Amino acid sequence: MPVSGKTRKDVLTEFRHQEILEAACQVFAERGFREATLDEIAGKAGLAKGTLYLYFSSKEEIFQSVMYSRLSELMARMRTAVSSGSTAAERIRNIIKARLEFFRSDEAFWRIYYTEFGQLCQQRHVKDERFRELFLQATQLVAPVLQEGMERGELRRMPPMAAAMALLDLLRNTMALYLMGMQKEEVDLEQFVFDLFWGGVAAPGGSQTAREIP
Amino acid sequence: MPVSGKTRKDVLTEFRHQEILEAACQVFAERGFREATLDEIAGKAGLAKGTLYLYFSSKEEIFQSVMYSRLSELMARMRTAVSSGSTAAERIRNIIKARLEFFRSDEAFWRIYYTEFGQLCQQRHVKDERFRELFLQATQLVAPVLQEGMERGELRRMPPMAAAMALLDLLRNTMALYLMGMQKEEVDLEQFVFDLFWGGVAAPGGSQTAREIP
DNA sequence: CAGTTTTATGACCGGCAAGTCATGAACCTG
DNA sequence: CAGGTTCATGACTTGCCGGTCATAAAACTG
Repeated sequence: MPVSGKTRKDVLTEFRHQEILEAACQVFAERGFREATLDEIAGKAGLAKGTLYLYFSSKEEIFQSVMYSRLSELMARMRTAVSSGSTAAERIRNIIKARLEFFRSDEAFWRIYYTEFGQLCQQRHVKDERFRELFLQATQLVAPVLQEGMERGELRRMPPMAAAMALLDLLRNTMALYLMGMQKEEVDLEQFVFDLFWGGVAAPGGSQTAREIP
Repeated sequence: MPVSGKTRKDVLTEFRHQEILEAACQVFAERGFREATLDEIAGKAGLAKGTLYLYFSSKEEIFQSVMYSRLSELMARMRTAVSSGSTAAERIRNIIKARLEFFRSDEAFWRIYYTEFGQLCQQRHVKDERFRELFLQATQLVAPVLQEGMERGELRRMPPMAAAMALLDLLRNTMALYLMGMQKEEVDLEQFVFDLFWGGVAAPGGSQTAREIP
C-alpha cells in the first residue's frame, strides 16, 4: 500500500462515487426522488445502470448519500457562523450569510433540500426520520444564539426554538422565491431577511408595539 | 325532472364525488401523490377501483379536484379577511386568523398543500404551473394590504410582494411545525406569527433598528 | 316479475423502472 | 503475452400500479 494510504482502487472508487453523486444531485433536483430514474442518473454520469450498483446498493442509498454529504458541509458552516460575532445581531447576520452563500453555491442541492422539506409532514414517510433530525440539529444550533440574545436584552422574550425555526423558514423560502424567479423586485436577500427578522414590518415608532411572549 | 333541479342521479353522483374526494384527500395526505394508489383510495371510500373511473377520468383529475375545491374555499376566506379591518395591523391579523383557522379545520388537506408547495421548485413539473398561479394569487391578495400600510406610514417601506410571501411562509411553516409536533412550547400560534411578523425579534428600544428598504 | 338500463366490480393488460447477472472489456502481473 | 482479476455493461426479471372492460348486481319500469 502506498504511503498516501490510498490504493489505485481507492482513488477510482472515490472518483466514481463523486461522478455518480454529482449526476444524481442534478437529476433528483430536476425530477424529485420518485420521478428520477437510475437510467437517467447513469446516463448523466456516463455510465451504465449496472455500474451504479457497484458503488451503491440502491437508489435510496444514492439519495441518502447526496443528502448526507451536502448537509454535513452545511452544518459545518453553520457551526462556524453561530460561534463568530459578539452580538446577537451579528450572529444572526452570520447565520443568514452562511446559509444563503451555501445554497447559492449549489442550486441543484438546494432544490432537493427544499423538496425533501416539503415531504416532512407526510405521515408515512419513514425515510424522512433521519432528515427530520438533521433539520432539528440546525434549529438547535440557532436557538441558543437567540436565547442568549434574549438574556442579554438584545432580543425580546419569545420561544427560542419557534423563533429559530422561523428564521430558517424565512431563509428557505426567500431562497425559493429567488430561485423560482418569483422575486421580481431586485433585493439584497441578506439584508431583506435580516431586516424582516430583526425588526418586522412595523414602522419604527408606530402606535402598536410587539409584545413580549413569555 | 324534480323542481329542485336535481335528479336522483345527480344526487348520487354528487355523493360519490364527495366520498371519493374525501378518501383521496386522506390518502394523498398520508402518501403524497406518487405513493398514493387508486386501490387504497377506492378501499377507503368503500368502492372498487373501477368505480372511481365512473366519476373521474384519472388519478390526476382526482388530485386536481381535491386541490381545486379546497383552494377555492381558502381564497374565498382570504378575500373576506383582507377586506375587513381598517388598519394594516388588523388586516394582517385577519389574514393570519383566516389561514390558521382554515388549515386547522382540515389537517389532511393542509399536508397535501404543504407537500405540493415543496415541489414547486422542481424543474420539470408541468402539472404545478396551475398551482403556482394559485399561490401567486394569494400573494397578490396580501401584497396590497401591506403596500397600503406603507403608504399610510403604518409599515416601513419594503418590497410588498416579498413581504407578503414572507408572511405566508411564516404561516405555512408555523402550521407545519405545529402539525409535526415539533412545536414543543405551548404557543398561541396566531399571536406568535403576528408579533414576529409585525415587530421582528429585536427588543423594543434596542440600539440597532431596521432600515427602510426602498 | 320480466326486461331494460344504470351502476359497480375486480381480474386483467401494458408500461415502467428498480434491481440482477451472464458476458465481455480493461487492466494488472509475472 | 498468457492467465487471472477487477470493472463495466445492458438485456432481462420482477413487482407494481394506472387504466380497461367483460361481467354481474342493483335499480328502475311498465
